[in-house]
Amino acid sequence: MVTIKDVAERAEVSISTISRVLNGTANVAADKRDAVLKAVAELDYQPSTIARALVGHRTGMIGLLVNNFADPFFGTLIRGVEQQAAQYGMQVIATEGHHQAEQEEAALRALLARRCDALIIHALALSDWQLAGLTSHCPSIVVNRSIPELESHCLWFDNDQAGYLAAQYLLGKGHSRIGWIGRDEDIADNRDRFTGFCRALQESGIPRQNAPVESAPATAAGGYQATSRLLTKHPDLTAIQAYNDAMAAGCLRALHERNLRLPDQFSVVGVDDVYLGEYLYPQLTTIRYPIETIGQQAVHRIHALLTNSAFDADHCFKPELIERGSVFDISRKV
Amino acid sequence: MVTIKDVAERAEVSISTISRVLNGTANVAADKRDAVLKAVAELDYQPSTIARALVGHRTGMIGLLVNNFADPFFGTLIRGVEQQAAQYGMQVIATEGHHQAEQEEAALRALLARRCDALIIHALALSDWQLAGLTSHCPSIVVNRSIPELESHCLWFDNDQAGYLAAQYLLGKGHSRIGWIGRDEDIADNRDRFTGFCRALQESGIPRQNAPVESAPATAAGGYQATSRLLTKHPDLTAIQAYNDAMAAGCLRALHERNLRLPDQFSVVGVDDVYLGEYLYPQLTTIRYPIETIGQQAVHRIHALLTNSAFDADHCFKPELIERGSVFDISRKV
DNA sequence: CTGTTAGCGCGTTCAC
DNA sequence: GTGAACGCGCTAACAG
Repeated sequence: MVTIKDVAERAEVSISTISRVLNGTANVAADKRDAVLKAVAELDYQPSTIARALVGHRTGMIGLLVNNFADPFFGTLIRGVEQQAAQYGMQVIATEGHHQAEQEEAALRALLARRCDALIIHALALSDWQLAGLTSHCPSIVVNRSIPELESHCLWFDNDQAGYLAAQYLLGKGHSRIGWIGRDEDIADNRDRFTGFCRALQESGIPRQNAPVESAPATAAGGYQATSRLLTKHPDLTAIQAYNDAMAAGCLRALHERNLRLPDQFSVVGVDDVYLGEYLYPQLTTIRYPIETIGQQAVHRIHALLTNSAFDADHCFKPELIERGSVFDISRKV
Repeated sequence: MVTIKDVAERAEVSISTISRVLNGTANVAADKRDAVLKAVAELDYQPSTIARALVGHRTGMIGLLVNNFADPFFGTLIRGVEQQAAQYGMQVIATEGHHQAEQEEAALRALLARRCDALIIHALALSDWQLAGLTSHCPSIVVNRSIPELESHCLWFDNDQAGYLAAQYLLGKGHSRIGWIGRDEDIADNRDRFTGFCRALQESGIPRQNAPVESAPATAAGGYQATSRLLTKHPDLTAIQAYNDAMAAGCLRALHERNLRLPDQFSVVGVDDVYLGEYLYPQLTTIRYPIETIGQQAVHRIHALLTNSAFDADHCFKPELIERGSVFDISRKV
C-alpha cells in the first residue's frame, strides 16, 4: 500500500506538505502543489482512513444495527441510512442482531470497538437499561422504539395511528365485520396497532364481537394460518386487517385458496408498505411506514449531534394511507 | 474512550502486559494477569480496532459492493457474507453501486481507502479491466460474473442451466406453448437464461413460433406489461417463463386480472427464489439462485486468500428447482 | 510558505 | 516474566 511517505519522496516535499494540499489545511506554493498532485495521481495514493481516524478521533463510520438483512424492511432502512450518510461523507457498517439479546449486544460492542462515530440502533431484545448502558459512550439514535430516558434520541412510528387509519379506511368503505390478524409475540408494535384498530371500531359503534382476532407469527405463513382460523370461525367477515404486509400476503393466499374473487368479495389491508405491496394480487392497500425517511432522519440527527447543531424535536413519524387495490367499497354494492 | 494506558495505570502494570494478556502473546504471572483482567472489566475497556489495524496491517473488515440494499436478492447476499464473516471474526462494510459505473468505482475506492482486508464485488456497470485495475491491490472476489483473467476469483451462477431447467420443467408438465418474458437490458444473465430456455424447447422439438418473447424492465411492473402484450398477441399460450421472480409476480397479476383460475388455467415459473415466492398466489415455482451460499463461499475464499490456504476450484453454482404451486400439469387434464 | 516533531492507541521488538 | 522504546500512517502544533 502506498503511503504519504512514498508520495513525499516522489514529489520531493515533506509529508506535511502532502497533508496540507490534500486537506486544504494551509496554503502551499503552486509549483509544490502541482508536484504533490502529480505524485498522488501517479501513485494512485489514497490516504489511509484508519491512520486518519487514529489521530483525528473520527472514523467517519456510522454503525447500524438491524434485525435481519434479508428483510426488505431493514434493507430499506439501510438504504436510507447509507444514502444520507454518503451526503455527509460518512460510511455505514451494518450488523444483524436477530432479535436476540446476546447477538444485539455483541453487535453493538463490535461497532463500538470499531470506534464508530455514532450508532443507529434497531433492537428489540435488549432492555431499555442495557441499551442505555451500551450507548452511553457513543452518540446513538434508536429507531422504531421509544425509550423514556433517551427520548430525544429516539425516532419512532405512530403504530396506534397506523392501526386506527387502516381500520377507519375499511369502515369508510362500508365494512363492519372486520377481522384482525395479529402478531403472536407481545411487542409494542402489535399492541399499538391493535389498540388503534379497536379505537376506530369503537368510534364507529361496532361491537367487539363483530371484530374477531387471531394471532400467529408475523410472516406470510402466520397470516395464512390466522386467516384460515378466522374464516372458519367467522364466515361472515368481509375484511381483514393484518398486523403487517407479510401477514396480509398470507391472508390473500388463504382467500385465493377459498376461491374468493378478490378484491370484490373480500378486502384486506396491511401495514408497513414494504416492497411486497405491488407484487401481490390484488395489489395491497396498506399503511406506509416511512422507514427510509426514518433512516435518513436518523443520520441527520447524528450529524447534528456530532456537530452540536440543533435539530427538530419531531421524533414521531405519522402513518400514511397507500391506496392500491385490495379494498373493495361494499357500500356501493348494496 | 478508555485506552490501554488507562488500564495499565489501574492495573499497575505496563501497557505491554495488558497487550500480552489480551492477545495471549506471552506468559504473564497469574497475579498480574488477574489484575489486568479486573481492570479491563472495571473500565469496560475495548481495544481500539483502528489502532490495531494501523499496526497490524489488518482491519478485519470485508468490503462488499452490491447494487441495491432494498432488493431482497442483495439483502440475502449481504446476510450470507455477514454471517460467514462473523465466523472468521470479521465484519462487513457494505456499499451501494446502483449499477452506475461512477458510483461503483467511488464505492470501491471508499472501501479501499478504509483498508478493507478484502473485497466482495457485485458490479454490473464497471468494465472488466476497470474492475481488474481497482482490485489489483486488494484480494477480491467477484460474484455473479465471470471475468476471464480473474476467473479463480469469480463466483457465478449457471444462468443457462437455470433457464434450461425451468423450461424443461414446464415441458415435462405438458406445456408446449410457452411464452418468455425477458429483461429489456442486454445483460449476460438475461441472455444466458434465454439461451437455456431455447435449448430446452429445441430439444423437445417445439418450433420457435410456439415460444413468443416479450421484453420489459426486470420488475413486477415490467412483468405485467410484457405478459399483457404476450397474451394479447398469443392467446393460446398455456405457460410463461419469466426472467426472474419479480417479473413473474407481475405476470401473475396480469393473469389474475384476466380472471384466469390459477394455477389450473395458466402456469408460471420464475428464476431466483428470492423472498417473493411464498408470498404470491399461487406460490411461485422457481429456480433457486443460491445467493446466500455464494456469499458464504465468497467469504470462505477470502479467508483462504488471506491465509494462503487452498480452496476448491468450484466457481460455478448450479440452479435447483423449487417446486411450489404455480405450475399445473396439463397433460393430466387432457 | 515549509520542514521537523510530537503524538493518536496499540503490537512488537529489545534489553533487563 | 516484564517494562521501555519504536513504529504503523497520518494530522497538528511548532519552528524557521
